[in-house]
Amino acid sequence: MINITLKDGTIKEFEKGSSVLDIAKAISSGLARVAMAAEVDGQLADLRKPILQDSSLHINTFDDKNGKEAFWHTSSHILAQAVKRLFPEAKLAIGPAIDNGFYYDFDVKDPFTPEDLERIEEEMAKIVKEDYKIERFEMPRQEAIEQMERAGEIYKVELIKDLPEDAVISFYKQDDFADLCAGPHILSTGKVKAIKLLSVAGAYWRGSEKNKMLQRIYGVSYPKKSQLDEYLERLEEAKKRDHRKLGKDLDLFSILEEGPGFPFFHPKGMVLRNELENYWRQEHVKAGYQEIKSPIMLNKDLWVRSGHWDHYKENMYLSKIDESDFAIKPMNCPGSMLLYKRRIYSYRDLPLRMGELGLVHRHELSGALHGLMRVRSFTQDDAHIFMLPDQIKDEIVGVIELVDSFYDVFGFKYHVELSTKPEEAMGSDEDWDRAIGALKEALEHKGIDYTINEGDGAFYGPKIDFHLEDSIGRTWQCGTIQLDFQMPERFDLTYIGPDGEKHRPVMVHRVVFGSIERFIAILTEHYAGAFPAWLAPVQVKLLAITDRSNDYIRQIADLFKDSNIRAEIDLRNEKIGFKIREAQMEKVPYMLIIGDKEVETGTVSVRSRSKGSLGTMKLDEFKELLLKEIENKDL
RNA sequence: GCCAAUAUAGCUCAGCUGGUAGAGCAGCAGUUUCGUAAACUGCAGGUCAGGGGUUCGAAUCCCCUUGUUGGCUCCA
Repeated sequence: MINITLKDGTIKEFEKGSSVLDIAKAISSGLARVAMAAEVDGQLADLRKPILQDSSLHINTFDDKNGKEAFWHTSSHILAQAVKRLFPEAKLAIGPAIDNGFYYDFDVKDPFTPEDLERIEEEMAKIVKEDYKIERFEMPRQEAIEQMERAGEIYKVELIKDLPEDAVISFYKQDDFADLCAGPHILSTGKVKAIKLLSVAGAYWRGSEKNKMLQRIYGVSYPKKSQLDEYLERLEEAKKRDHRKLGKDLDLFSILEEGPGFPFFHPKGMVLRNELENYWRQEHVKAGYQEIKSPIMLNKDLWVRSGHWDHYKENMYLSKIDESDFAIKPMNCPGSMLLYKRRIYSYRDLPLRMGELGLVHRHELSGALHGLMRVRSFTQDDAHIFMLPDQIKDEIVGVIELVDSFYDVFGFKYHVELSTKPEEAMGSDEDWDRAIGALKEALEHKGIDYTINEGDGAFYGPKIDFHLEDSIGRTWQCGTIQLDFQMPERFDLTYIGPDGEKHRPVMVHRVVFGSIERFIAILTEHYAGAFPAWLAPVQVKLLAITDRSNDYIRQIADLFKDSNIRAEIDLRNEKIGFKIREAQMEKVPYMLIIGDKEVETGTVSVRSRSKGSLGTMKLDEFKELLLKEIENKDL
């Protein structure tokens, strides 16, 4: 007998060799029904796994990450089986679970059409209905290779050959379909009640553009139809919030054929932008930053010196002036370096914080462009901090606090990642270790949880990334802090220490918004276009009931203008319901409805975009209320 | 850049298997002066992304280019 410690801490005795499923059944048949995967002593395990010794056991359902993965992984096998039934010549590549569903890559002669997708979905429904039991079996390496070769599954052969010599080669089989797979899988195909195939796309084998492009089918599935419907509704909601749609509807920005990836900002989009930049400047002055502006175009020598010519040339726009090569800046740092070098600094001058709202241009692949999220020219709210080595921790802590205060204002939650040395990097391992150590120290000092992203750092140093979470749970990378021991070296930056000698300062690059353009896109989707009053392009709309109130309305508009309130007036010959509807669709925070009553009593009838009618107020009373809301940046 | 889909009026979209474009909203003109999410009537608006081809005839079929969308890759 063996002792099994369950999630709630109870210990139960089971026969040695009992499977996870046996144990689940013994606990309750309900649990066994919803069990999808398990963790045995913290290790992911299949329900079929026999347990041979005392262990701790967590049974995972669809509500757990592991359970979802097993469920979606099984769904991808159902997809593969369906494709094999309909397209026997299709070769199978890989088919994992992903964050929101699953995919499977196939090598087929002709790409799948939307009609094919429908047929495949129908075939999958059949496989579900037929409710095949899913069985696991193992095969010796050589035998597995031979069998896959016979079947013409060249990708599977490659996968097996890449597994370590001593790896257990397992397969999962349902009906006559077996697929190489480490598992875990759920018990039968019948549990996958609701399936939706979402899209087909080309995807390179093993993610490398040197390899053949395969056809990838994406899908989602749920144990219940209602859950699938809910998910599809969420997709619809995300679509409604899409900043590209709202940007058009709210007249914020556009991207024209004449400038792919180069956005135009409309007057209303500029209000948003300017508010963000004003706030940024205000907070950065408070935090002890100076502001600079470096040129957009600088000569080749500079980019060679900074290392960009070697490491970033593919992404740079190049040009010539007279006979010399120039480049449009893809980053602001080299310009900052030059400004640091304009004079000699004492150790007493450090840390020196130089901020720059810098417009950078980067050549992005045409297929990568996406609204304001992925563009070819954008403004980074950049800053470079030059400091003494023993100031690193305090400065990084300072930036972390600044970033935190910004995200709080917008109501974002966030998580933090630490990225380490990439393959193509400048500098020694020792420098990198030192830099990574400093970043870790700062994070730990602030008690911030973080995950490590191996090999994802910039070519000049490791970085801390801030991934913020929007109101519908998606995450976006915005702020980043990058430590850089390289640039000061390359530009021979120095300061004079207490000993009268020259020393090398340390530098960080950091952004809070990341890119103003991207941040505006994220804000638009986060607020679904209903910006808080301080950001709203129009803060209040004055709606006339009849033209007898026009003069009074114009007076109010002037008064608001003097108080820096962004007001619009609507004196058109339309019914009040019509004007309200329009203002509501423009997502203006406040509407003032003004007719004879208001004119007589010097009041306004206030309607809030979110709360509806707020009743009648004295004009000054409303003005104070709005000004306070703007001042406080209320959400 | 690669794979696929796609491009019709300012916006959202019709236009079946080829027979030289249509709606709603927005715009403009007039009527209506009206109290919390759409008043009424009329008018105007498009070289059907651009170029080439097939055809008696192309928005519709084919090819190329460009943009966009979903992915891959890359990234703020």
